[in-house]
Order: sequence, then C-alpha cells, then structure tokens
Amino acid sequence: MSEDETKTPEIVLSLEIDDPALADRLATLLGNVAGLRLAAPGEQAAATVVARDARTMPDDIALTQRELDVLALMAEGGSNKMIARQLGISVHTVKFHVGSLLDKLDATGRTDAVAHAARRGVIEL
Amino acid sequence: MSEDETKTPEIVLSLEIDDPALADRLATLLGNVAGLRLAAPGEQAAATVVARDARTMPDDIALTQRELDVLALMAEGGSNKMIARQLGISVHTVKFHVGSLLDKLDATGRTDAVAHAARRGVIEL
DNA sequence: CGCGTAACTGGCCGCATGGCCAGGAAAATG
DNA sequence: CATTTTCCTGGCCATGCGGCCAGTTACGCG
Repeated sequence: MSEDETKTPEIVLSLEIDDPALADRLATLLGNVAGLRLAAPGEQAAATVVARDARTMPDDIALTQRELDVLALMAEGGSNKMIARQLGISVHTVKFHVGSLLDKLDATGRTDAVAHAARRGVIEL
Repeated sequence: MSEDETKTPEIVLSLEIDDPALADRLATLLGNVAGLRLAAPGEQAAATVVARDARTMPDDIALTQRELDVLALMAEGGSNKMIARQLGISVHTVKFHVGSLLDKLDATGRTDAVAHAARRGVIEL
C-alpha cells in the first residue's frame, strides 16, 4: 500500500441499489475508476448512489393538483384548519381531499399518508 | 426494429451533491467512464448520486429508547391504541411519550413529528 | 348534449389526539 | 442513601380527525 497519491483524496462511494443487476454493473464500472473507491460495509461514504424505484411507483399514483397541495401542507404538519386557511378553502373541502389522499395512498391516517408519499417519492421531506 | 445495442444500455446517472467541489470532481470522474453517462437536466436517471453533507444532525437529539419505539410505530401510521398494544403498555403511556416526542422534535402534531424525525435522520422512512 | 371527473361545501357522529392534572416504580448516578 | 431519569398509569376535556350522508359548480370528452 504505497501512499504516493497524497493530494488525490479518493472519493468513497456507497451503493444503495435495489436492482441486483444494476448494482453489479455499477459496482464493476465504478470500481475501475481512478480517484473513486467503493465503500466497505459500514464505512462512511462521501456520496451514495441510490436507485430505489422500479417497484412501488406505477407512475405517479394519479394525484390531482389540489391533492398535492394538501399533501404538501400535511407534510409540514398543518392541521385541516391551517391547510384550509392556506388554500383559501373550507375545512370540509380539506377533509374531502385528505380522504381522497388516504384512499389513493392506501394510508390509515394523515401521518401514514405523508410517510407513504415520502417513501414513494411523491413528496420530498 | 433491429436492436444492435441489446447488451450495453448506458447507465444514466444524475447528481444531487450539495458540495460544489465534490460535485465537480464526481462529474469529471464519472463523465469519463465508458458505459456511464450523466443525465441531462430533467432527464430520467437510472440511479442518483447523492451527498448532502452531514448538515442537520447534532448527534441524536437525545431520544430515549422508548420514545424511539413509539416514534417508529408512529411512522408506520399506528394509532395510539395500536402502539399501546404493540408495546404492551397503556394508551396513556403512549400519549405521554408522544407528548415528549412533540416537545423534543419541536413538532405540532404526530405527522409533523414523523416528518421532522425523518428529515434529520432520526428515523428511516 | 349527456356523462364523468375534479373541486368545492355542508352537517352529523364516533373516535383519536394532545394538553393538563395527578401519581408510582425501578434503575442509574451522585 | 438521596436524587435524577426513565418509564409507566390514571382521569378529564377541548379539539382534531376521518367516515358517512348529501348537494352544487365547472370543465373536458365522446
């Protein structure tokens, strides 16, 4: 292990790829790049290569614009009343949209809905 | 439709790097790898390289084990009653822990608490 | 022109939620 | 041993939440 490359801190990359085939190809490709190194298990990495789609995301679960509005405010911890004020609609309407959200996201409550939405990338926390 | 490229689909990577210097180095390195290609802005990527520095995570915000238990079940959309059953404690105790969570996480409700916790990496969605 | 869908509003009701009060038991730490 | 911390439990209560019923308005599509 000769350390002659003191001024080229190798960039350590970790992989979080769901698809085994893709993970394998990426590992092979990235392993041969000078200046890069793949992280050992548990090692702290400078960056992470992620690819966790394919499975739970038909396309976008067909949420309407208004539902997305409500969902975003829910993720901020807003109550129905707050969301209603924010969007200039009635609490009843907010509940209506929340109900649709729970249905479409297959959630049991607003917390579950936000968690599901975040998991499948519908919203960004 | 004759397919000559059946065995080498280029892997498209997108970058989400906070540190400009690191982003630049990675872009340079990865741009020269055969079989890889960096995604054009807005292009669908097969994988994403993420590195959002160690920003928001003081250490762990001092949550007790029990609070972590409750928090995890909250993130799964569990109601107080469900969590109580799961942990073998009373609903009152669950409420007590939820209250502490709301306080420590500076949240206004359980949904907000889960969102905050996920944001600062206390829990994994 | 009907038909479906999205958005919106209302009332009602049972349960959940969260804040408040009070307390007790066990383990760690001094 | 005394104190602190964590965990646990109970009651009370105002409010929030979500399911259910019903209805109106507007837009796009066949």
